[in-house]
Formats: sequence, structure tokens, C-alpha cells
Amino acid sequence: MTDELAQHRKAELVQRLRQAGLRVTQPRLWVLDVLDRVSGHWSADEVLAAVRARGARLSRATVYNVIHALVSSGLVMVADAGPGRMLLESARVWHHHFVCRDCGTVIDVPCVIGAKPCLQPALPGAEVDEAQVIWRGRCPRCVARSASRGGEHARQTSSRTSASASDRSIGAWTGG
Amino acid sequence: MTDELAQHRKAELVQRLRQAGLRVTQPRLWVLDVLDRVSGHWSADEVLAAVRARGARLSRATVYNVIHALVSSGLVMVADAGPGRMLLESARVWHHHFVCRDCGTVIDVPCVIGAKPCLQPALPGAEVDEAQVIWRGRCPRCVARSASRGGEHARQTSSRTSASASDRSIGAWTGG
DNA sequence: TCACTTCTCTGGACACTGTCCAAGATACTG
DNA sequence: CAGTATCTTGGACAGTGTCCAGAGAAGTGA
Repeated sequence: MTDELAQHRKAELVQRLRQAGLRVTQPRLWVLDVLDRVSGHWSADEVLAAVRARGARLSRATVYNVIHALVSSGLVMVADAGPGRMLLESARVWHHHFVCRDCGTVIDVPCVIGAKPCLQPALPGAEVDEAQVIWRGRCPRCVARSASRGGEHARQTSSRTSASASDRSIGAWTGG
Repeated sequence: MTDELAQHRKAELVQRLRQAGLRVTQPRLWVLDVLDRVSGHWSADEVLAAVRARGARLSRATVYNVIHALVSSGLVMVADAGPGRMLLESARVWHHHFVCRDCGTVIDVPCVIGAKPCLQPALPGAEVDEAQVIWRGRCPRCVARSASRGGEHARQTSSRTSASASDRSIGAWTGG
């Protein structure tokens, strides 16, 4: 990346922080840049490691402070994929998650609504900020792998076919 | 509770463990009984405390072992309401959760489908065991409390009204 | 009923994740 | 540029969940 590009990039990040009403500090720029640049799901410590890998000096407490600031201002989204697994992502497009119970992989599932909240609970009087859907099961890769070994998961697959009725599908709002 | 009732109750728990293909052990009966008897959401340590409060001797590692066994056999359900917050419940009726960002309360939201998975992701080739929805926002009680103090959350409430379109509601499958 | 096999429980150590604190540093305002 | 409010730092700490080897219990078949 050239210096000019780097400057342009930084200016964009600064603008996004200001628009969110946040002070512009180095740690915030670093964290936002890391989450923004690489797709995928990050833990707080992975973000810390990524920032430090660039030679920056940053404490763990700061990473959590920054994350809280970015999340509460909507620049970063957090998904819980299990106990103690805080998944951080750039909040460019609202989406949901599929967690594989075999390999632990977390897969993004698009949400065609794209805005929050995309679902409404049956809870009169509540103010809803967002709705997050987490699917659990076995990812296509693990399904294919076990199928090639002789279909030892035949029993479980029945639950999938039994749920294929269109009235129970949200393909309409997940883009499927 | 009379002895006769206790015996009947135990027999029922034993039957449920056997039906799930699990060995019948004291810790499993205790944990299942605690989760079954009291409504609400339990952390693993709260389950441990509740079992010990009855005079039973149980280690923390065992509680986690038992929880994993009961969850994987479908007798108990787990919801993640935040980092490090494993919420345990008896899996009698499938439902979802609303987490209040002000007071932290977790509220059950009924799911009229009642079976798993109640939603399907746009993820071809995957086997889906379950879909969990977690709403975040402010619970009716916190909304009412701040409204009575003068509507200091007026800005946030706009997000609620903007999402009331029926095509973005899942009242149909949550029983609303 | 008994022996045997397999699974489960135990208690402690450990890892991971997130929070709290006071002091110092920094960003923004006028 | 000074002042103020906010942020960062590093360490200590708490909460949650996992791992391990040995001991114990449940289920099975005779």
C-alpha cells in the first residue's frame, strides 16, 4: 500500500469515528482498521495480536474499551457463538451466523433485510435494537466429509429434511 | 413433597434420561431436576449451587459434563446471552430470548413452531439442528421506567417504530 | 447375584475472556 | 496554547469453561 492510499484510508476511518461521535485515537483507528480490512470473525485477543503484529503498542484493556465504544456506536458488531466466544466483525452489512458443532467454524448467513432489527419478537412494550439468529448444526464441509465416509450421520440428517417446509423457511429474508 | 411424589418424580427423570440414551446417574438426575423444577435461566455455577444447597455433593467439572450430555441429547437447552453467559433451561418448549441492554434481564419469547429448527438459513448443504434468535434492546419494564422519567430515550424508540412493518415481523411464528 | 466392561465423577490445575483501577497521556474546545 | 474531559496503560482480579488421571458407579451378560 502506498503512502497516499494509507492516508486516504486513515482519513476515511477518522471520518467514520467522528460521524459516530467518538474521539479519534490511535487504538480506535488500529482496531477499526483491522476489523475492517480482513473478513471473518475475530476474538478480542486476536484483534490485539493483529494490531501488535503491525508493530503497534496496545494493551488488552484498551482493546476491550475500544471494542465497547465501537460496538455501542454501531461501527462494529458482536455475535455470540458460544460461551466466551465474542465474535467481532465490521458492521458493514447486517447478517447472521451458522456455527458448526463439529469443526466450530462460524459461517456468515446473509440477511436480505440488512437493517436492524430484521425480526420482531412477540414482546409488547419492548424496544428492539436488533435480532440475531444463530443456527447450529453441521456445516456443508463436515456434512460432505462424513457422507464420503459412509453416511454415519444418517439419523441426524432426517431433522434437516423434516424442516424444509417453506412456511418454516426464512430464505426470503436471508437471501436464500 | 411426599415420598410418593418424590419417587414418581424420580421415575420420570430416569425415564427421560433413558429415552435420551444416557446412563442414569445421581448428578444427572440432580441437574435435570433443578433445571426442570424452577423456571428461568441458570448459569452452570448457579446449577451447582442449587444442587449443593440440597445437600448433594457435586464437583464443578461434573456439572459441565452433565450439562454437555443433557444439551447434546436435547434434554436441556443453552442460550448465549453475552460473553461468558451460558443460560441453561429445561428444553420442554422451544423458545427464543430477549436480552435487555439496560438491566440485563433475559426474557423468554415463545416460538409457535415449537420444534427445531424453526428457521432455515440460506446455507445449502448444511445440516441445521436448531435456530436461536436473540433480540437485544430494552425490556418493557425499562422502557416504562424511562418513559415515566420524561422520555430521555426518545431517539432510540424511533428504531422500534421503523421496524413495525408486518413483512418484517415474525409474530406468526413466535406466537405474537 | 456376580464379575466385567464401559462410562461417569471427582478435585485440582489451568486457560481463556472480560472487568476494574489509578496514574499518566492524549484529543478536543475555546 | 492552556484547560478539561476523555482515553490508554499495565497489572491484578473474577468468572467461566476445559483438561487430566484416578476412583467409582452403571449397565450387561452369564
